[in-house]
Amino acid sequence: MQPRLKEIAKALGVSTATVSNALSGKGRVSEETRKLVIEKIREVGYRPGGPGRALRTGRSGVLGLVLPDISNPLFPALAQAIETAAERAGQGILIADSHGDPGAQSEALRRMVQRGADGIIIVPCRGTQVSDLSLPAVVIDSAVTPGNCVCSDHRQGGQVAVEYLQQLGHRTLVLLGQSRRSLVQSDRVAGMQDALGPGLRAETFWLEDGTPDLAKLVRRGATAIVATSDLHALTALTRLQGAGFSVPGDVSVLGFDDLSFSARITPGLTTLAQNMPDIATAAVEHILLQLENAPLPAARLVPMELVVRGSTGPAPAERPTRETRPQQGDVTT
Amino acid sequence: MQPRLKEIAKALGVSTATVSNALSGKGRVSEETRKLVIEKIREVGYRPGGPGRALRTGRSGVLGLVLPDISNPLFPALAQAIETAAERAGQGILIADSHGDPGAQSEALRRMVQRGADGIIIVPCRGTQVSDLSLPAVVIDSAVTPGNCVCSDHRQGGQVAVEYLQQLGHRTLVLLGQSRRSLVQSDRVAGMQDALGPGLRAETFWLEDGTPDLAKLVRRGATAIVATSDLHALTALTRLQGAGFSVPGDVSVLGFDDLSFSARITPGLTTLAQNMPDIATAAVEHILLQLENAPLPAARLVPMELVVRGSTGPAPAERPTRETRPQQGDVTT
DNA sequence: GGAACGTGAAAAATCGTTTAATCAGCGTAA
DNA sequence: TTACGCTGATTAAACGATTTTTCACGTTCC
Repeated sequence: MQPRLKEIAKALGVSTATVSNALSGKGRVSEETRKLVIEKIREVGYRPGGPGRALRTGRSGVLGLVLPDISNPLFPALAQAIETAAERAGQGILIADSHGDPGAQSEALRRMVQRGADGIIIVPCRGTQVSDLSLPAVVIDSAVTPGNCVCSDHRQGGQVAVEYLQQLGHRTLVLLGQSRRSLVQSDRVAGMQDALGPGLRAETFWLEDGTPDLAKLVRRGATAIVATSDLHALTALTRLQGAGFSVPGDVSVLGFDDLSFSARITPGLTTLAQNMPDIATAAVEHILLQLENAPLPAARLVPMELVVRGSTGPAPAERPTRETRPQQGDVTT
Repeated sequence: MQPRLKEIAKALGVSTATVSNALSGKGRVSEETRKLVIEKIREVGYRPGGPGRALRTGRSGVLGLVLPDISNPLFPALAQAIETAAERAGQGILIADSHGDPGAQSEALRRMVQRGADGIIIVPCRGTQVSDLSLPAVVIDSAVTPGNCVCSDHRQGGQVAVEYLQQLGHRTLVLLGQSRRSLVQSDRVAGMQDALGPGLRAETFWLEDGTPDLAKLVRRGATAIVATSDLHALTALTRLQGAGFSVPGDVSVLGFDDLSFSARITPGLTTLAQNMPDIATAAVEHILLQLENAPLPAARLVPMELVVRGSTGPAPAERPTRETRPQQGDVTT
């Protein structure tokens, strides 16, 4: 059994209020008794119990983190950054998975409130507005999301990606997205299209419409594939490699998010990484400011960072249609 | 502001005790007033507040999940399964990252206790014993871990992997592990070695000792690579493909854990998957049983499951050293 | 008619902590 | 001497729920 304030007080022959004051430095306690108290709590390893404190102060020291899909491979980096930032601020993290379902999302939010979370960090389901909850909240999504939002500048990331490929001499790109409804992905694609200019063409495909034949596109002259996620970039890369193309000799491949595997494949995947520590720190800080009723900073946009690895290189010099390499069918069943 | 028990009671002209009793069905409440209470709480959307209840009952409805590294790509599946299993049991999940450091791990455990967690699910750091904490706990690690443990049967997984390759006609294997100190990995390798028999050879490499030259090993006759993680299997697969080998035509590749990308590469990665839902359910159930002082089941071993995809196939018929395919150097810098 | 009993609900205690209100003792100034 | 202020600490209230105890009021039974 953990020692409680009452035990400490009894052992020292003082009241619980005095012990509490000594620890918080709030009331009036002589230096002498303060020393005694501190020594005692160190001796028995006392820590104020959460529920009692939460009940009295209204603060639990816990933040809720609501995600649309924990099994998303982007999640580890985000969760780790948020956990680290929160712990630094003395806050714990309560997680919940909305499974991409708006109903489950509101239910998760309600549970967070019920469990006494001090604030909520939410990565919303596609197409959901986070309505007014009775708690400080911050949204991690896309810049177009209204309200208290901290997120990567996905649009700028898209621009940087395309500009980088242009510098390498690429003139015909293939842009790959998963779903138009994802604000993050459409931001990224919009950024890519921003950076297109004279002499730089791009064809955009959404995987929700079906899978394009990348090998054919490359044979027709595309020299670089940009996917809105490393996951799709990886699919493209291994498919092209399996079809006999050289990456980046014949075609460059570029992704987003710097997922765990991206550095560990051959060639390493060039990618636009989110600055998770900055996002997490800003998000946690945003909640804490709201808790103190402090003036809030404007929505924070964190720049994305280009991580250059082996999957991108100069555009191939020769441009003619090449049929030299064998094309083997998809091996998977 | 959320409605409280007091408001409900006042609105109905009864005492808080009656409302509480009506909701829990514990005391003596007439059917009539119970109806009234239930209707009222539905009307105003009342939910009992966590801290108050936690303080009185000693139960917070929250479990701690302590991990050595949230950014590990295996984590999403585990965390999601545990969150789902916990939510089903009405429990929330408080996460913490020990960053692989035993000191940070004990600190994380202490914080969990302080925050009022009802129990703790812990994936321990390498080489740490989870000493007696004052809370119900369950360890997810390896079968050799003493104490309350729920985990995959990694050894059996290793056996299944090798037996499967043997059936495909493979006779010379390369076994790849990362670190000998990892109980999970050494279990898996041990299982693989268990399954070796006459006519089935295997050479084992630990990546902590350095990276073996897989291309050379394949040219010398190895026809299958088994890695203790999909991450290393992916590295091997892309490296071999980049070096001009056909997978699975020339060499089969097999991994563990069925990570997010494993199904999305070409060829799909054959792997031994952990049954995360079963593990999570068992772990949560184990905690809840401890909370009720119920008799505990023995340590639970959950079998691993072979997921066959495109990266494995019959051993190539011809065995002579082949130099026909071009070998290109490592493109990454 | 009074004791025993049953029922429904209120009153009060409790969990652990913080904090506002109070108090005893002491020194000092009017 | 009395009133006042300061200091250090105690007492008591409060947070929101649950649970034990008590209570009021009928009914039934001798």
